[in-house]
Amino acid sequence: MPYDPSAFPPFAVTVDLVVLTVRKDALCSLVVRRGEPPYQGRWALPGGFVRDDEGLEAAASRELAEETGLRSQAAEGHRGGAHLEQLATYGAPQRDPRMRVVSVAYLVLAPDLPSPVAGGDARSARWAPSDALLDASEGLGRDAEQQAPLAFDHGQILQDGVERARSKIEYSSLATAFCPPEFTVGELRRVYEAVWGVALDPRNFHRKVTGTPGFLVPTGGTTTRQGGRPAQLFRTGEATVLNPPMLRPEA
Amino acid sequence: MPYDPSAFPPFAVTVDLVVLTVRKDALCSLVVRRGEPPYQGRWALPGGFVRDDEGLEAAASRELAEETGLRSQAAEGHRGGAHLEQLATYGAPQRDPRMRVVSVAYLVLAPDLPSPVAGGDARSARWAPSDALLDASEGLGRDAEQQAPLAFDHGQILQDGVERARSKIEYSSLATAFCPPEFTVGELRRVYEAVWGVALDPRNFHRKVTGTPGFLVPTGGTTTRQGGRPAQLFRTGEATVLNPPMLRPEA
DNA sequence: ATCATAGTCGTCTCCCTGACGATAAACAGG
DNA sequence: CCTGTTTATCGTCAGGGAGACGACTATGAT
Repeated sequence: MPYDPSAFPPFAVTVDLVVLTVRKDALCSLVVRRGEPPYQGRWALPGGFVRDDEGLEAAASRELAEETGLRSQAAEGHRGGAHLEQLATYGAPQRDPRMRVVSVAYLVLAPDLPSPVAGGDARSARWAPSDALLDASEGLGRDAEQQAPLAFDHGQILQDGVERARSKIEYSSLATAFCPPEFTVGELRRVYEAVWGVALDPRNFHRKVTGTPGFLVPTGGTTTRQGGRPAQLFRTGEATVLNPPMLRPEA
Repeated sequence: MPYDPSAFPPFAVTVDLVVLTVRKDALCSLVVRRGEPPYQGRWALPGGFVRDDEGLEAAASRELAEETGLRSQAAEGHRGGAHLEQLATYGAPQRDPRMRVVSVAYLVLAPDLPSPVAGGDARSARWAPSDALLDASEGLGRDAEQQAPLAFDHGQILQDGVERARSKIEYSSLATAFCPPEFTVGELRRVYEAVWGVALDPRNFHRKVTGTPGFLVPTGGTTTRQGGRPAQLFRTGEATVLNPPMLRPEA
């Protein structure tokens, strides 16, 4: 089949962002309120069109900066920045009623931001607990406080992103992307507990993470305050894959 | 930012397929020879444009059938068909010199086909050992027999696909997608050995796979011939995730 | 019959894990 | 100052999975 420039249909290509953080011991996602139809007034994932001369990851990184002021650092070494990785691509023919849109979703793991949503444009954006958003998109538990489901297929995208995060912190050191540059073992444990939605034994967790080579590096700065006895401070080590992995408790 | 239909640049969207199988104890990929520029005469991954009214996975499935005659079965239950899943999306601005193309890559795991490449169109297609293709695309080991690297960024896509397959057979029952409907433990072990490129202890492997609940189901049909003593035949069980996982030996 | 080839069952040891007791170091109140 | 509360950290112990490897079994080839 010879090449014919008119033989392929034109698509719009967008990036959508699943931006996750841990706030108040709960896994939260960044959502923005849509200002125009379709789905006007509904919450949606942040995102936008990929520009003509722009790579996909560059577009995701740009959108992230526009919405949150966060610098992203793809893959290796998220020193000072959020972790960004490609999640999946969604292109059902009718997913956007206006036209044929293929959306490349990216997953961002960010530490809890001091300012609610800094640097974003004036449009309303907020952190929402991921499980509430997912319940809404699943059509579960309809009650007074119930949130409306996310626009488009963003409920599915969010679900895939959360699932990716849940499984990825098992065998990679990515959980530290949710933590500030220096953190305690207890803070890291609360990240795992929030993302997995389970309780972990503090003693076994401590033994596990401090015993995994390359995962945590003590900063020497040995104390901080979180409640009780002072805890050692750590940075993320060089290891990106955890061997042995952290095991999520069975169902 | 209000919606403006002229505000987004048009993209071509394609699917590319990483079709893997195990032949003669080696992991092989399906490649086709390009008939026209760019990269005329070079090997490339099979693929094509996504149609106007067609979902991404449907396009991948259609291309697979066109190239190989294989039926695909996404995700759950690959009874009689090959396993198909989305791999990643590639959209660097200059990856195709003709125009801006975003390609959604899919990974296919297929059993060894009796006919070399059945059902495909007349265009030359063949199975090539994955490591040779990857070496070529890495620019390694240039010698007389050296293969030319794959067209476009297909070397990278293939590498990502192989890596996905390698890690996925660790914690899922997908290795059986490389096997015929009924297979022996030894055949399954040779699949693992080919995909990982390592030797596994037959006794420990046997204990492991037969001891993992839901992985293998004896068909009763108890024997077959592969060389020595007759072996039990198995089908794939209901389990899709392996608990505990198969562990790939350390580096 | 003998050998080579594969398959299958057992054993032994090491290490990881989960369960859980105990101690340490801070703070809040009385 | 003493006591209770909270969080961090260290230790112990039993059970299970995994690697190393011996032993036996059932075929076909010579």
